Amino acid sequence: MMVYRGVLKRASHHSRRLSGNVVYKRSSKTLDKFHLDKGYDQRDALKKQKRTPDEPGNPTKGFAALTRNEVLRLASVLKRCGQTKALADGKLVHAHIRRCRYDRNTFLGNWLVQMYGDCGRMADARAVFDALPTHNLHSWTVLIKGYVKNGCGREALDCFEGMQISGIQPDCVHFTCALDACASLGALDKGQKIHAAIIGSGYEERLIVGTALVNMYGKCGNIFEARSVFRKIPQRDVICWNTMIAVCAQNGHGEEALDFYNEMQCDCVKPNYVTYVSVLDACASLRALQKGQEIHATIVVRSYEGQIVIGTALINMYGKCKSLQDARNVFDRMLQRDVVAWNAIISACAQNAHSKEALEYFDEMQNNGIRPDHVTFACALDACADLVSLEKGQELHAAIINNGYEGHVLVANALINVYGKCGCLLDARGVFYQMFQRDVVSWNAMIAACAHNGHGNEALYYFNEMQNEGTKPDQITFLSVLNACSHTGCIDDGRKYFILMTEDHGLTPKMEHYLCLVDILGRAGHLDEAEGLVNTMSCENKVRVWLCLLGACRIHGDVERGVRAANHVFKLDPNSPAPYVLLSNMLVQAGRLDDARKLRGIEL
DNA sequence: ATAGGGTTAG
Repeated sequence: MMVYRGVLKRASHHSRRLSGNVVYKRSSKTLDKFHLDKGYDQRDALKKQKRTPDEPGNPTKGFAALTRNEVLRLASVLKRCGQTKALADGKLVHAHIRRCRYDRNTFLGNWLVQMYGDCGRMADARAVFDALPTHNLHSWTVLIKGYVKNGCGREALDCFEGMQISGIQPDCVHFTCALDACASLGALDKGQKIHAAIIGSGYEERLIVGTALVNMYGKCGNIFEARSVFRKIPQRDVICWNTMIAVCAQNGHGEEALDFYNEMQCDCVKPNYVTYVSVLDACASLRALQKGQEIHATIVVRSYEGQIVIGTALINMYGKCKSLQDARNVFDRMLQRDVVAWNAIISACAQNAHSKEALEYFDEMQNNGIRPDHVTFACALDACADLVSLEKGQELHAAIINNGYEGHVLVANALINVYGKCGCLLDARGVFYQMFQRDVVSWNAMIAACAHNGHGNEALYYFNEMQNEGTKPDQITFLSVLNACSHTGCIDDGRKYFILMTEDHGLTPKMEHYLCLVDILGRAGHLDEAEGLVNTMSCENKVRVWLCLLGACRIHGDVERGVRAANHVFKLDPNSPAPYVLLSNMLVQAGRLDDARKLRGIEL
């Protein structure tokens, strides 16, 4: 702060001397005052003074050119403003440049664009860029970089194209920025086109370009290409390895992520704490508690445990691996906790049926002066849904609106879920229809809300709508759809959607899908078909499915089949009392009291 | 004349 303030003063002083304009002296003073107490009145005072310069007349008269050193000094001040995110100071420098009539200067304009971009003000950056009469290579670089840094991938790619249209060849910085934009947008085809342009540009050998490619392919879900690019990179550093590991972990290839982690060490590349964040992510996705604990030990040995990101990743891993106590221990040991760390513990509790505790953490974080963000609200809402607590859910909904988070997809999805679970289909619909953007989770939540409240046909309506809008259903969608079918009791629909899922969408049904279909078929009395279906299931855990069939057999009095189903459960889960209860009820109903008594004998 | 690009937690 002190450094560039001094520089700015000096720059102002020089200008005053050169231009003979008294205003600069005053504005310089005001600038100092402004720094002392940041008051808005001072800024207003400054604005008033800004209008005083002798605007009419020849700009060159009374506005002598800045010396090269003065320009460089202003540039360095702008750089510092950007680095320290000192937007207010940057604006003052901008005003100063404008008064010097240097705002059409490409060199300073580029620096202004960079400053505004660093401060997160892309609209201002763009305005400066557009006002420049001439753009050079660097003008495009700072603009594109600003867009990428601020998460505006769409605009970044537009500029990348605009630059080429205006006849400028992109260099490797532009390529990496553009790949970043594709990664954030999940724009695989654009990314592939850029890849093609990179091959033949001579930049494909560069480590950073290669890393950006691995990242782009990974973020777009094309792990095959990511791996193939990675393997072609001759000299890989730790960031490159980290990227590959992260990409595997994020795409559910946990085993492969751990393989890469081992391989990098064989390659004598020393993992850093970022590596461990992704390795923990891999353990979390694999639900590999033991491996996770092992990695935790390594983290402690290498003194990375104090990193807030590592602590958060550990909480997440333990939460996913169903070891809430380990998660709590990590959380308690953390010296510093930010909102993400609190979110992690809230989420860990909510995922492990400790929803009350999750809401306690939610209150506690606010007592600790940490403001909840959109993820916090989504996690807290998950806890409400689990508790079926409409009251708390409504309270959170009000807080969400107060904090302006109702527009977040994550939050809206969680709200639909809460209202659905609490039987408020009307409120669920209200949230759903107010959304600007919907993802597959939004549709799933809405379909589940309908199914849960017995509106099977409405659920199927949303299922059709989502496809009309171009959203691809996933396994969870089909689970809710099958649930809806079990509400309508339409076995044809049940069969139809099961086949649609497996054959048209190529999704592998999970135990829960079979469970649903067996339930639909069983309750309708299609016991033979249901049993056949269970027999086609691969090695998954079939206990619940056999139990479901057993229940159906009891309803329809099919004792022989019921005994078969019960025997499967006995074998798979010898300690479960459920099959005994169901089977003995069924035997009693069938009048086979002796058999029922015998069965009770076994049970005792 | 500028400066610099790739990885990471909920």
